[in-house]
Amino acid sequence: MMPLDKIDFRILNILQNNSNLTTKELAAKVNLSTTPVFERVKKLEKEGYIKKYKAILDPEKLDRGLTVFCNIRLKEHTRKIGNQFVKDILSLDEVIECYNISGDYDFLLKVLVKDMKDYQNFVLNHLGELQNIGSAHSTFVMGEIKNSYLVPL
Amino acid sequence: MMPLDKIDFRILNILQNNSNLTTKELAAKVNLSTTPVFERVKKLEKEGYIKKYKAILDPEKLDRGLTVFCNIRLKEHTRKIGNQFVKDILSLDEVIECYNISGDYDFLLKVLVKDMKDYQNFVLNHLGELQNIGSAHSTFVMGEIKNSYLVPL
DNA sequence: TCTGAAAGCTTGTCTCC
DNA sequence: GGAGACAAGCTTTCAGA
Repeated sequence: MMPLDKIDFRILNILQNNSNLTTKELAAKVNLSTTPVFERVKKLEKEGYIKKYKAILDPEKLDRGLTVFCNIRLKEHTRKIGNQFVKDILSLDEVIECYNISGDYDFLLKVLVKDMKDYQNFVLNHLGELQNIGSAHSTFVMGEIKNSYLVPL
Repeated sequence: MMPLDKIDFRILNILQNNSNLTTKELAAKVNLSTTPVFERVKKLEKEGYIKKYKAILDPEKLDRGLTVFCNIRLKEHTRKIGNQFVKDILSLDEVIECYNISGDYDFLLKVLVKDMKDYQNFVLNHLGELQNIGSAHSTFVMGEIKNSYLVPL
């Protein structure tokens, strides 16, 4: 696996901003012909630098206007209980991100819901149903300043 | 702007998982021919349900193995100071997300760096340079459980 | 590794259902 | 609304340098 060169980084940066370019357009941007660009992109996909191509949707238009960060502390820290929690979280679609974190809490969840009422329902009926949750602390997003999804290159 | 039907939602859900399907493949998945699918996708783009198409990169492979959530409290809450902070944050590439939040802090940043040393550098030389930061509290991500980027539909 | 050409698909449009 | 057919243009491969 060869290290990436400058052109590979430029390609990655262009594609993480807009993956809907044709190979031809991409080639024009990096001043090469289509063949090498096509092959570089395939290489970047194959070697795992590019994981996926996705459409980015607008949550507000799709009735998911409220984002909440929810800190969770488990009652106990056995492997079994941790694994069960992870499994439960993976099945909750409202939880779009989940991290195991340092500090006072064990997990940080990013939750996408319609509104406060929907969040209350999520906490009572979904999160509340999970075993071994010691405590939870919610932080509400009032405004999104930036959400680039861009890996700095 | 007509409300979306079941097929529109299915298309959105397929595309937010994988946007690299051809219209033909997408059409097969929703049991229609290419024409209506092509037109539905164009409509979803035009009306803003689909904001962008992106390549999702692997941060670990690109020397951004450490994710940190950084809570920031400003010294003062005037509009001028808030606007300046927002402007500063937008120019920092390491900050891939930034939210205005409820609670003890004013902003929550998601920061992508190489390692602890790199984060120290970020805090001292980038964040530390900004005016009017009252206090900051960092939470380190030890493990990523889930990062779906999927709007629940 | 690159350029350029060529086959086979796909996109995007048009007409009919 | 949706199906099928078509031209233009794109993807992908393969010589050649």
